[in-house]
Amino acid sequence: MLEISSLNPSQRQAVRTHQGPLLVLAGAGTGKTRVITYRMADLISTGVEATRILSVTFTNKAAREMLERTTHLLGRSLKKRPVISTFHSWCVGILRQEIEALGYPKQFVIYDRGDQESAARKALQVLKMTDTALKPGDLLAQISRWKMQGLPPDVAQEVADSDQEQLAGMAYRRYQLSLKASGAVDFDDLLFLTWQLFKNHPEALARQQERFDFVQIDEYQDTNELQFRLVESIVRRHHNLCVVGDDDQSIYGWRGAEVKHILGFQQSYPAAKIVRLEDNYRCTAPIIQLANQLVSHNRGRHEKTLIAHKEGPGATFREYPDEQAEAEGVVRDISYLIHQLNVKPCDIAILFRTNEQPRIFEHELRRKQIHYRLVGGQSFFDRKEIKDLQAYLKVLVNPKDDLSLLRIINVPPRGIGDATCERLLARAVKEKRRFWDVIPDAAQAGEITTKALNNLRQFEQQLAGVREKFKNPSVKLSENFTHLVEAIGYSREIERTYKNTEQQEMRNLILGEFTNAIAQYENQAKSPSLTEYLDEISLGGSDFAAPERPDENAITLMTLHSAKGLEFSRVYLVGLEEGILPHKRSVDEEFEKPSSIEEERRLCYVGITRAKDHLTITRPQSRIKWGKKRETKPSRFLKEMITAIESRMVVEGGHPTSAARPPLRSGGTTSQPGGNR
DNA sequence: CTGATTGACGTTTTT
DNA sequence: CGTCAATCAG
Repeated sequence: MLEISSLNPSQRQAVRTHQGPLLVLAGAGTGKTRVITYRMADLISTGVEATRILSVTFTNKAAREMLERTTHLLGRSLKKRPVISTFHSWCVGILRQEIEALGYPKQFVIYDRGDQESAARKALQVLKMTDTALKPGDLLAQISRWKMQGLPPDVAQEVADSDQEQLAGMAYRRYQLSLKASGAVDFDDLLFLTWQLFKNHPEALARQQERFDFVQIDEYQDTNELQFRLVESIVRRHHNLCVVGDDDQSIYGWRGAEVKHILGFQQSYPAAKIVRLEDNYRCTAPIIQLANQLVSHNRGRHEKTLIAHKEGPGATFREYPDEQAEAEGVVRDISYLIHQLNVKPCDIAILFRTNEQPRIFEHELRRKQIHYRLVGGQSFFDRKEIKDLQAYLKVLVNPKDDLSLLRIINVPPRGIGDATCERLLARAVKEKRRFWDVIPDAAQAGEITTKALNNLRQFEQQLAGVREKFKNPSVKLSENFTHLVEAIGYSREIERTYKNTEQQEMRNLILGEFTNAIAQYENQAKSPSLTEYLDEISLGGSDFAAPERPDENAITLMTLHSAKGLEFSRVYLVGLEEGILPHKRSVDEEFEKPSSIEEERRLCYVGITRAKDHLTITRPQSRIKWGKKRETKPSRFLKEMITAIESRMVVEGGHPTSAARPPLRSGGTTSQPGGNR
């Protein structure tokens, strides 16, 4: 018998034994994920075969943790494992089996954001639309929106109403064709193509329907249209679907997530049973009060009020003259906690809205020699070296991937210049053929020099040789990778390019880290393959990507979005000002789309409810932007919480380094009086 | 083909 | 104030 302390007996009964659709509507810190984990363990211990259960989590990290906890609950005797993955990983698994039915090559690669952007740019170029108002970024956003609605290019073109959308429709068509020809799928395609597969190939859908008797979904409030349909398809047979979520924590509306799926669960599944969890075991009472008060300003939500079960200190609010002082103040505070109060650094987090905010905090932390880890910031994969070698790997796996090929065809320089590439590319586009295939014709037509031709041939052979090596299953991936790096002379290139030894060492270090990452993946994976490794890193995350050393001595810096589902003893929520939180973009569209402010409010709510014991909210009174200093307005969310803050104001005074400021009074200490809008 | 210089420009979040 | 792309001189 597994106990879940946060459930009363009838709730526990429902969660454990209910068959058919079940909605667990649970506030922050009420043990949502635990419900799913326990239910899964319960199902298995009552005789359901583990492999018949599919659990969908929001991140790969969450999936791994859930698997660990499940096996732990069951006493590690699991021979067969349940399937626990994100929507995207689950779809990759299906597509790796079935994608040929859609006319894609089996060895497809997944394009990351950078690749997508190049592909979008190329599509616009080919259509000679580079001078139109449609920029690659906008195009990608539009394509994404269409895909999330399940619309293929031809249908999208039909429904496009504005001129802008007409153009985007044409570019979408082009973009999709070129990806397909390259044997590449973008991120949205993972869901989109799986949906297409289910729709057009009933036998493939049937195979997936047969696989699972129970389906569970965590963070259901962030489900988008396509995910909703995929789920609906897969459980059609039995409706054994358990979803868990909190409409107040829906923060991915911009990515197509629709709260209506969780709000309307009962309409979709009339037999649904609903369990409500409102007992919060994470945060102290004052923090809960703050959260409740804030989120009560939102309309269109399931009415619920979190009940706190823990007394303790509460929220602190601090204002600083500018963002520099804010960073100094927060870091000084943290330093005091760590060095004087022996607080474990890993219990501390700084949360912020945008990715440019942490810079200044990082600087201060380094100055004070406090270890930190910055979550999210794609830094590792943005390194040129990583991108280059990743492109090599992609080309090795999928020879059709011209985009990646073009990235590395002359890296390191091997005498295949821009001119040669451009001519070949022009011909390839014109004749709708692959880059490699047009070489003989181009040579014959005298479009490329004999020297370039020789270099191309040589490179082709080199690639073929390396590809052959990678096919040998008895040789380790990491060894082959080292081989590749040597074969192309990448280290020599680093030495040549960077004169100073410091730079050289750093770049080589990155290279080494990449090798380590591959080795680490190899050790963990059941049947390691280059394809799977590339999938893993494209799907963002997993530890194989950037070997993240778990560091007890590091505090955490991350965006509010990345913080979802996590908790920390002490949280610093910084930059509470109009334009940041709520973000300017949402403020601007407030008029025509009030829901955008509500999402910002939920974001703030998520931030607050990450704090278990201490919450510190801060705001700079001014901020330097584009060279000039500007006064900031306190966030409207502060005013909405103000009575709660005032009654619980705690200034952590006493320590000599504290730069505590007087509490915020109505109207604040800035000269901005209330009536702003 | 590299490395330095200039100019434009910037408005969010990520599986 | 930074970043990044385009541009140019060597």
